[in-house]
Amino acid sequence: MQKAAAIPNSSTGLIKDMDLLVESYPKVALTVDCVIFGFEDNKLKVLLIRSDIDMYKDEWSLLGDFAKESESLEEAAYRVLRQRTGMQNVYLDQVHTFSNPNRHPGGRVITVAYCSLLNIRHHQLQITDNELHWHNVNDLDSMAFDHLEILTKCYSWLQKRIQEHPLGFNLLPEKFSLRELQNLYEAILNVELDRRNFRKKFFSMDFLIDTGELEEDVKHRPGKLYQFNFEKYEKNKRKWVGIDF
Amino acid sequence: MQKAAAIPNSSTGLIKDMDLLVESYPKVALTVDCVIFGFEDNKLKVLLIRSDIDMYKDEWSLLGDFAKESESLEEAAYRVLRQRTGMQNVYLDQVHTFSNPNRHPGGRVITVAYCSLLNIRHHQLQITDNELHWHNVNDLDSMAFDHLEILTKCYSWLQKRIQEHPLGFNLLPEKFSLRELQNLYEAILNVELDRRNFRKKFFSMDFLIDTGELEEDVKHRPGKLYQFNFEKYEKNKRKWVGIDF
DNA sequence: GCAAAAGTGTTGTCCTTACACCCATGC
DNA sequence: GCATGGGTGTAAGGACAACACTTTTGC
Repeated sequence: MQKAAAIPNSSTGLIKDMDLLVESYPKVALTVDCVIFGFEDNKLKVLLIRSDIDMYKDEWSLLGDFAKESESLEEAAYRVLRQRTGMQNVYLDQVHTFSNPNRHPGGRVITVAYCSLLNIRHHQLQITDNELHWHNVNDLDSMAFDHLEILTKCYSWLQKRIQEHPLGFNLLPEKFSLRELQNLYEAILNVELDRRNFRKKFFSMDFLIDTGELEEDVKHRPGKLYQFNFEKYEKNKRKWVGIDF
Repeated sequence: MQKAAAIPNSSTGLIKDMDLLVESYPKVALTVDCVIFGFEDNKLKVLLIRSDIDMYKDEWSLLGDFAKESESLEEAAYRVLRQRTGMQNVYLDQVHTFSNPNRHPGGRVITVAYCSLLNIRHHQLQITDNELHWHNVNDLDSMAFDHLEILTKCYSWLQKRIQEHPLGFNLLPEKFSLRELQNLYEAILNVELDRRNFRKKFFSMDFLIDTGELEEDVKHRPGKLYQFNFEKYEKNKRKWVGIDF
C-alpha cells in the first residue's frame, strides 16, 4: 500500500518526490551469499563455515552477510569474501536471487548468490573463524537455511560455464599439467574424457602457453606445465563459442 | 552494524532469536521488473509503459512494482504481468539482479529482472494504462532509470537461451510456418540463415508437428503450418544439447 | 505467364570419436 | 626392468555449410 506522500501530484499525475516514493516502498532484509569453489585432490570443493545460529548449529553455511546501505551487491560479495577469508582479486559472478518467503526462519530475507572460483594453494586461508574450511561438494547432503539449494544451483551454473568459458583455469595453479586440467573437467562435469581428444581440443583453442617446465615430485614421467593465456583469451572472447565434449 | 538484540547468547556463542536477528539487518526497497518480449512484423518487441515519474516523463519504462511482504519475487513478477497486461500462464525466468546504489534517484532500490516471452496476437492487451504498448527493441536508445541496461541484459540472455532451448516458440502463434520460425531466429540473433539448413536442423530435432494446414491470405505458394511438440520436448529435455547455427 | 516464396538433396569440409603404441621417469 | 602415466596419429562417422532447381499459389 502506497503512503499518501507518494501519491502523484494531482494536476500532472506525475510523481515528483522520488525520496518519498522510495520511502513508501516496503523494505526487506537483503543478504549476499558467496559460493566459493576450489579444487584439490581431484575433487571439487566449496568453502563453508559453521553456522553460528543455534537451530543450525550442526550445519554448514555459505559465507554471507547483509548488504550495507552504500554498496552494490557485488561489492558486498567481495567484502564478504575478503572479511571471511582475506582473499582479494578473485573472480565473482552473480548467479541467482533466492526469495522464497520461508527461506529464513527469522522472517523475510532475500539473498543473492555470488559464485567464485579460486585456487586453494594460492589462497591459503588466513582466517579460519567459525571453522572455515573446504568441503567436498559431493559429500554435502544438508546445510543451514536453503544453502544446499543455492549450492546446487551454483554447481549447475559452474558445470555450464566451464563448457562455455575457460573459467576452470581459475581453479588451477598458475602452472598446471594437462592431466590436472583434465581431472578438473572430469570432476566438475562428472564424466570421463578421452585423454588424446582432450589434449587436441585444448591445444586447438590455442590458449595454453608451454612454460618449458616439467612437473616435479611425481613418480612417473613428468608432464609439461602450461599457463593459461588470459590476455589472448580476452582478445578472442567475441569469437569464442565454447567447449563441447 | 548489528543491534544488541542480535548479539549471540554469551554462554553458547550461538544466535537463538531469529526474529531479532533479521530485525537487526538493514532493510532495502526491492522491486521486480518484467521484460516482456513479443514478436510481430518480423521484429522483436518489448512491452513498455510511459513512466509516471516526473523526471522520466518523456521516457519509457519496464513493467515493475515493489515486492509485497508475503510473496516470492517470482510471484511478484507474475502479479505485475497480470496487473499490467491481464496476461496469465506465460513463461517467466529470472535473469539478473541490479543493485547499483545510484540506479534509482529516490534512494537505494534493488530490482530483480524477470523475462517473459509471449505471442502478441494471442495476448491482446486488455489494459493500456500508462500508454502500455509494444516497442521495437532495436529502436530504443533511452529509457527511465537503468531500464535500458536491464533490457540489454535480457536481450543478451534471450539470444543465448533460444540457442539452447526452444523458447522462441513462445513468441510464435500456436501454428506457424517455418518461414516465421526462421524470421524469428534471424531477427533475434541478427544473422541470416540458410533456409534449407534451417529446415533440416529443426526437422531433425523432431519437435515439429505437421498440422496438415496451410498458410492463408498469402500472395504466393502457402507454407505448411506446424505446431511445437512441447510434450515431446519436455520428455527429451535431458538429452537436449541446443541449437547451433 | 510471371512474380514470390515453398519445398527439396548432394557434396565437401570440418569436427568428433574411438582407439594402441612408444616414451620418460622413479623406484 | 617394471610400473606409471606422458605423449602422439589416424581413420571412420557425423554434423555443418554451401549451393540450384522445381513446385505451388495469387495476380
